[in-house]
Amino acid sequence: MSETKDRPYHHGDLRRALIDTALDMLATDQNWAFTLREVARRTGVSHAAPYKHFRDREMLLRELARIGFVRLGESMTEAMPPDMPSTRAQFMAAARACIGFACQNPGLYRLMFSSDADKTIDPQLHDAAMATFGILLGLLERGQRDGSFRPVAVSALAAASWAQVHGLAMLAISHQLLEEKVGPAPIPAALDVLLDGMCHGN
Amino acid sequence: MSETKDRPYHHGDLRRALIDTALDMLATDQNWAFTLREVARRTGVSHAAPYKHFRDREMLLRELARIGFVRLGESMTEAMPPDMPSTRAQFMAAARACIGFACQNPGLYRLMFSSDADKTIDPQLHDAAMATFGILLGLLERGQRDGSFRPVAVSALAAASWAQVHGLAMLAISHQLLEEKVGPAPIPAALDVLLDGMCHGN
DNA sequence: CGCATAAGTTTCTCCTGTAAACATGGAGGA
DNA sequence: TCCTCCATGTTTACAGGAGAAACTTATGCG
Repeated sequence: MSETKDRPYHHGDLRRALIDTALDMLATDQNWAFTLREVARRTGVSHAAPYKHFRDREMLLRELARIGFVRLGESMTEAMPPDMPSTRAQFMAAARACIGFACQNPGLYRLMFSSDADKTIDPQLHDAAMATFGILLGLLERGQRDGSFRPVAVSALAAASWAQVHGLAMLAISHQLLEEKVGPAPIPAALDVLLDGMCHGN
Repeated sequence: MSETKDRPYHHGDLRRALIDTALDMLATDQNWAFTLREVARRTGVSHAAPYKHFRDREMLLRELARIGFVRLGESMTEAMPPDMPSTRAQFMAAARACIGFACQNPGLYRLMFSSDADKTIDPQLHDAAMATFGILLGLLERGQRDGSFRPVAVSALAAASWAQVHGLAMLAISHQLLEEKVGPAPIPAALDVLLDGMCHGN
């Protein structure tokens, strides 16, 4: 009972600890210098320990991306409670949530859409990405049913809004939305333009 | 006069050769395993030679990104000759050119918008990016003058269309525009939705 | 108990970026 | 013409990362 929590040799749940450390790094480090050894170091284990839980670096990255999609989905769902005034308002809230998520986790967001995390290989990652995308699809379908959105193919609306939100997020975390280019409040401005194309009349 | 062209020791224009090799690699390699030593190897020089022309890896990357912006601008300009039927058609052509450029140079396009190529540090890179962005701005302003686009703040149109095109390009090169998600022809579909928001009436 | 095994550690090889020291050959002045 | 300087190469060296292999520990199960 000497050092109950210092170093029990067997960490208990190293896998989780490594993931947490890595997520911290991805939220903090803008510079994408993601090193497996650095993760191990910050977690307080030897540099080979992670290999007992992840076949290689890529596998850890994919798991991180998967968690990223899950969390992004949670953020978006939380941001648009069903009692909101309009579907359009829900859309705006979800879009802002997505972009906010990207800005608060730039490294993670980049990872989620990088080729490092190849979704064609990992079915779990693919499913997570699809589930998050499904939130958007559901919102659009609801909006079409209640007449908020134009009755064009829902896949067209999905492609447009997904690209718009993703594009804004990527540009934002790359610090490319400079005022000299796109004015002082580019995100709501851009979303408004898009919504004008998606909504009826007005 | 033994080996006139094999190895003149002094390469002549190694800087250019390195850049060309690197551009090839960025067009070919999807996997973003961009190694300075590999560039040197493929160019046929020692791994330290590049350091005579670029202070470090980042400096080469920034130069590549700069060239990328120049070429992207050229592609877009070529794609929209001034005698096109409508400004809307010009916009579509420029957008397709941008996305096509990304698909043909995925590594380069990623690099251009990665944090590795920090535009806040390199004024030349910043200028090149601004110039390319200026093509879009010019098109939008022309479209507003001739009544094709709504007379809202041009920065709003710029933010929306830039985000849309960039988003589509990023999703395309990440192989995320799967038919199960966004239908068979997501790019024109998405651009149409956006244009409906940017154009008058109809 | 005693041992099989999961979970850590050390050690090793190969690769990368980068610095320093050395080599070469072409251009400009004596 | 020749010598010397210097830009542009090469070799060598070192630190740090990915990952494999061999070794160690402690833990759960008979």
